[in-house]
Amino acid sequence: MPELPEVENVVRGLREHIIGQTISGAEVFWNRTVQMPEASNDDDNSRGVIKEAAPTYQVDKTARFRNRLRGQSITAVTRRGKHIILHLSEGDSLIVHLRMTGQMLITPVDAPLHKHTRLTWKLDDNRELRFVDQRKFGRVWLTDDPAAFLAKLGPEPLSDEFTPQEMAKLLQRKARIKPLLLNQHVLAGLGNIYVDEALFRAGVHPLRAANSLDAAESDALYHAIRYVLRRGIENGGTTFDGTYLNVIGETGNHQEELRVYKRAGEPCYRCGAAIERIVVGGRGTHFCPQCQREDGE
DNA sequence: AGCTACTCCTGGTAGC
DNA sequence: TGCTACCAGGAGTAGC
Repeated sequence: MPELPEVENVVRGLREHIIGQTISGAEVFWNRTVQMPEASNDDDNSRGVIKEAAPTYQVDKTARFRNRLRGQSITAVTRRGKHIILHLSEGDSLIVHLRMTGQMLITPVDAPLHKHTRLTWKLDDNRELRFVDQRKFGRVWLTDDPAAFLAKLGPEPLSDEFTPQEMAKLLQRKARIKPLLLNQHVLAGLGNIYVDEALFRAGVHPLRAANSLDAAESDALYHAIRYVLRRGIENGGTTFDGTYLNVIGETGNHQEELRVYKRAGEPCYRCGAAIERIVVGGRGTHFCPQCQREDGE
């Protein structure tokens, strides 16, 4: 599941390979992948009525998407939370969210098309940028106002502006710590894997109320979040079942460094107790019952 | 405000 | 073997 470290690796790969390239064409194989901002009411959360009216409109939407992209060159690639932002020469931005299984792959134009290819962008040097997404949850938006689009996201956990004081402020709410950290409006970039890993490293139980953490725990969590994200980036991201790949199709290595995620029943590396798995906010949640006490002791 | 439930999806797996 | 049923999970939304 691509989270901040995986997305960061994709962004770095794109930066290395496609800056300066011109998009000479785009092909859409799964309409719902494409979300123009003005089409936000026909996304995957809309109810039946709008969905039924969509087909004609979808055709127009993808045509507009292709036409508007053609001839624009890629001037920069940046990241905000888990969003990839391709900055284009005519003032547009292509925003990509990989969600669960999305991949951005750079291939020669004549390479065989993967079964789950949803979108391709033809570049001007006989290569293609391909959006491959098994589960079809990934989304791509074309907008001339990326800042407005991304305005609701919380702070970047690895930025200089994000300080221990900022962390402490975020925790002044009574929500449980795990769902709070997964909320992109609170803090941008964490997903299920890195939240479990950060909570373990900080010794904080996932069911604790955020505002029950004392100053030392808040600090520990701040440093744990930054540590696991940085390590994840350095290790090239986390790959399970080949779902995360970088732009040239390589897997990450961070799965080898995970302490609790997907380790239910196995001994804690720190104390030997069996790692537990519970469901919190509908998400599989892994923790050490000995190192992460619900009572905070 | 914050919780649950539901939706979007597919591949893998459990159970029969 | 072949079928059905269920599960995971990022994010948005509805309803309480």
